[in-house]
Amino acid sequence: MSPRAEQKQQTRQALMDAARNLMDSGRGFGSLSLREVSRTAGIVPTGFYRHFQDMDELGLALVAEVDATFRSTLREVRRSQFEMGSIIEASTRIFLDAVSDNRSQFLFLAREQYGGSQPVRQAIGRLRQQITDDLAADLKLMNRTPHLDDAALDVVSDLVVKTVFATLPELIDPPAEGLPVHLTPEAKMTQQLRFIFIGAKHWRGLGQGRD
Amino acid sequence: MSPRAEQKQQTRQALMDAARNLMDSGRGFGSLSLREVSRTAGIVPTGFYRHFQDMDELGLALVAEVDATFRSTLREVRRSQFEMGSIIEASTRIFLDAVSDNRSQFLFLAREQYGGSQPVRQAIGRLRQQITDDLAADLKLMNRTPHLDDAALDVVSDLVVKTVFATLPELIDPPAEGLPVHLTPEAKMTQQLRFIFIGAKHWRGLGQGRD
DNA sequence: CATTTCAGTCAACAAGTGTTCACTGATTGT
DNA sequence: ACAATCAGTGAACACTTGTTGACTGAAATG
Repeated sequence: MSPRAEQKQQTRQALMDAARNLMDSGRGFGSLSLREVSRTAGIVPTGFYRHFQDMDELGLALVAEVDATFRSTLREVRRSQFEMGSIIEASTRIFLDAVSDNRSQFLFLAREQYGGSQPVRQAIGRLRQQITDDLAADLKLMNRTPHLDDAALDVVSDLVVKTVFATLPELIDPPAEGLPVHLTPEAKMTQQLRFIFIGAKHWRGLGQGRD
Repeated sequence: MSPRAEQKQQTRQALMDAARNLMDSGRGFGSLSLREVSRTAGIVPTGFYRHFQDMDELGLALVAEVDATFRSTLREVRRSQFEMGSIIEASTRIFLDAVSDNRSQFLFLAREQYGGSQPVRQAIGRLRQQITDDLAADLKLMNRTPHLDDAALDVVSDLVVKTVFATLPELIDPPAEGLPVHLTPEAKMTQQLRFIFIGAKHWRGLGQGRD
């Protein structure tokens, strides 16, 4: 790539980093100002327009960014399934490592999944739906719960993805060291996913008894 | 109550309504301005200070408000458990009705649970923790899963509350009528909670087989 | 080498922001 | 009846905001 274009992408990345970092202190993306982000990135406000038309477009770029790292992580998770041991435990550890390694990206995802502007929220919604569909396809292929029809597997996948997304904030905020081992984020998330999959395995259709 | 104090509370309520209504178009609470909220409530900016010291204090009042309606709903849910039929299904219907009847309150809760300012987020965190603890206490009393120790029940409760909170956005956004019955928010949420409780019922401790 | 391209700068604007202070006037308690 | 309280007003402040247009100067192109 030409030195010019390289420098430009570097500044673009600085803008994205600036926005994510400004959210570290609890602010929502929607409350960041264009000038503030530009200032933090080290350029003048007008320079912002060389990269994004407005803040919404920056937001969409941030969604695309976390989308890429998320999918890359899921590929790694899928690769690990051919090895031995507990699939859930291994998947959880890989995922948690990815969250630690890209903290601010997942912080943006967690914060804006229901709080962001309409375009951002819709983009995150699509990202989440694709992940859900992928998981459902995987579950159908694995065929470990043959008594569940496709519709039921869709609902299970939705629940799993919902759980993972809703757990993100706990994984990102200061881990609060020194609490009982059985409440480590990793252990808790693993056990919760187990509850779901055990429930799927033992599901026998409606009317299998009282709740 | 004296007519004066009554009028004051009416204005205070107008401010809270204004803030919630302004969030209807997708905005986060943190992006609302004091002047904007006052204008929508029909008073002059300086009048705001007669009710709240700043926007954060308004946010905390909104948390307290939704806290009250949430708890009132849970009392109704708990009352319904002594009747016949599926507990989960009945509870879900009561909860969904409460969400419809107080749409903007739960919209605030859903949006700000991870997006709000630090004081607001912490207040919502406490609200959620209390609900989780109450549920755990109920589960221990019911004693329907005697093979689960207290710690495990805490984890189940956390998962249930996490699922309910994470489902809120789907319940609030336009229900998108005319989609297959098995994907109605009520049916989906009911089935997902069932998966969790079936998982809890069949949990036999670690090492009960592959995931 | 001459010319074009374009990432980033600088100055200026109209508009909106939070907060201050002194005020008004109906509702209060005496 | 009188004085005090206090919810809401109005003007003014210093400041930040998004967006404009004309600019500079190094890199890219020919």
